Amino acid sequence: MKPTVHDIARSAGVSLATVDRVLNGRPGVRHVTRERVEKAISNLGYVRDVAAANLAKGRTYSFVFVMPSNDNSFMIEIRDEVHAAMSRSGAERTQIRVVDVPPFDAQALADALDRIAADKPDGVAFVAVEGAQVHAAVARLKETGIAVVTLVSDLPGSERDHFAGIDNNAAGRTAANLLGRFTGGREGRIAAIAGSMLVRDHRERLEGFLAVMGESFPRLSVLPVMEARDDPALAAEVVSAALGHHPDIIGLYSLGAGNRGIVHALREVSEGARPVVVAHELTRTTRAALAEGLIDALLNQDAGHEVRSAIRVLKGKVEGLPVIAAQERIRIDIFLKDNMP
Amino acid sequence: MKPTVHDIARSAGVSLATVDRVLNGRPGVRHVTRERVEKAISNLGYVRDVAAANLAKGRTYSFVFVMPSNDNSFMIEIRDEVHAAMSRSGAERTQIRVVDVPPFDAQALADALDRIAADKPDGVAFVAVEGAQVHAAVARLKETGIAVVTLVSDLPGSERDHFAGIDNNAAGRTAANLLGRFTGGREGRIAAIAGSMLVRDHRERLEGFLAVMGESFPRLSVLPVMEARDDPALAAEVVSAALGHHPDIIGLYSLGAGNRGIVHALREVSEGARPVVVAHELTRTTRAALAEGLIDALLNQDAGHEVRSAIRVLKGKVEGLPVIAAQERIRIDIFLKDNMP
DNA sequence: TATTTTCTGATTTACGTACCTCAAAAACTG
DNA sequence: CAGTTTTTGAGGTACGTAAATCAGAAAATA
Repeated sequence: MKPTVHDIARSAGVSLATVDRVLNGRPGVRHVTRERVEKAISNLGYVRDVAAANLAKGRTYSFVFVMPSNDNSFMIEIRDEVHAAMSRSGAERTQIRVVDVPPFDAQALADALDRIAADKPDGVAFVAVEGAQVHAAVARLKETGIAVVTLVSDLPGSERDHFAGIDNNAAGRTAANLLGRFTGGREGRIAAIAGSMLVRDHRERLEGFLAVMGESFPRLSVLPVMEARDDPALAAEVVSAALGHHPDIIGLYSLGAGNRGIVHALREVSEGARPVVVAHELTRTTRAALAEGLIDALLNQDAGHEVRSAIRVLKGKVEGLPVIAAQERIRIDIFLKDNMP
Repeated sequence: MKPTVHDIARSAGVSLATVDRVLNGRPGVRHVTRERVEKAISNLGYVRDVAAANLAKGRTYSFVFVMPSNDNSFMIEIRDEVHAAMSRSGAERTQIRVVDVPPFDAQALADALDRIAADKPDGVAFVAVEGAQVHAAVARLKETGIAVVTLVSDLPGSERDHFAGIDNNAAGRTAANLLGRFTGGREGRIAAIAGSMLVRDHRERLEGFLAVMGESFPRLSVLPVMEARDDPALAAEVVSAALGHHPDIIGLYSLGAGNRGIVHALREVSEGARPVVVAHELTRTTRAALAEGLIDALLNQDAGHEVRSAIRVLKGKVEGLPVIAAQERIRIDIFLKDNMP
């Protein structure tokens, strides 16, 4: 039978109240007594019944998710997952609020964070945009005792507690590896298209990509990165122009969003002349393109995992628990048309 | 505030006892009253507090995991995950027992299942071996009212409730796709090495592999599959022999275990002459080989996910809940050296 | 020694649900 | 209509923990 607090009290020869004081770090227990209780705990292998504890506490955690009002599929998916979490919030004793901010706008983000800090929620998750203002706002949040997690795009060097997202440098390296191998020994040019070099995740992907391209595939030369602000229409235009200009493009890495436009542009190219394409995020568009053969490989980060991980970490931080790195690592999924979920 | 049973009772104008009778399907409620209560439940959006319910029930689920006494890394990992689940079992109100059976032995497996049935656990998970005896044993388990889940290797056509594992046909297809593309337009032979064609998962992988090879890569000819019973020593021998015999082998698909031996054999080959290699399962050996470049891509099924999914499904079955397919789908992970976790 | 301070014990209530009993009311039966 | 059966109500206990109160014991201080 699983030991309970009563068993510990009996085993340590103290009262229930004292056990409670030790377990919950309340004051008023002599050092020797505390040790006696702790020994009983480890002897009996007691573990707190979290369900019962939460039931007794009745406390709910209030979290705020700050989301850029982007309309690309991936951000929509993230929002959906946050909303799914909100609907589960009753069962998990969390209360989640979503705050919208304009995308790629450091000042607006910092302002939003400051406004949120005034409400004193237990935790905040946000998609980082780089900027000194944001760093400062994060510092203020932490000062107020609020747990802070970055989501999808990180803000290294800031005082955030955790980053819930993938290793974007590794993603770029993986993309390069796939593209290099899929082009099968041929020589030619590689085009890379990003949303914006102002966003850290895109920059890191490109860095990783270029590194592996340089190291392992000298036969391929990468054109200067194109930026299309994750806008499908702009992306279509840019890609079409590039393909028209350089008939020797044999590979394309789409490291941002706006794949709808890119797919559109690729469809115009005759089948034999189509480059090998690696893109990010499994969405309706990219899934169809993968099945059709317009995209050759997809790198994906699981939005659901990221959101749930962020919530788990926030909760843990509020309770003063350490982050279990292995559990919170978000994987880079690779999808070919054969292993699409 | 989250509604409770009290709120429902008040809203429906009935007593707590009646609400309880409706919620737990107990008899003795008139049809009209039952409907009134159900309406109140949906009106208020009541959801049972599972934690509190479990606390009150105090029931624990008893599950048995039947594992082949294989010593390959993947099976060891599965066992480790089962043990990890056992150590968590207190918190999750499950009691898990592990039963060992000799590998690849349908009769022994069937006997073990029959012995287990006598104990009347709530659920059983096992790694299937094909055979009429096993089908019959599963039927007997189900007759006794025991939930049954197959793990890693399935037993289609049997009365098992669920399969916790990957789509092995898709895995084979994915391997073929990778191998085809990584060999980059060259012509040559492809070797495939399996554990045993008696195990369904290996057979399905091979089927998928051959299908895509035939469809998409006619320039590659696949040699007859070699079987090495997941034994490293035997695998090393077989692979060495094949490579010696056919200098035009440019690709190798290791679809079973025993990769330690295969890696050993590959190391003997001069770097330029090494085939492209796709293997299964991320273990210490394969991870090192991937980093070193001896293996080019790894397909992986997450042992932890599989075990946890099996337990979740067993629990659900005992409680009469449906399986949420999307949640229980085990993904085929692809790892290149750049996205290893 | 007297007094204060610090520690500890005993006990209680609450969380939301399950499950039980007993009595009373309502609905049927003939 | 009386008698029987079915349905409902009222109330309690339990699960394991949190959190509080208050009294009493022990230790430290004056």
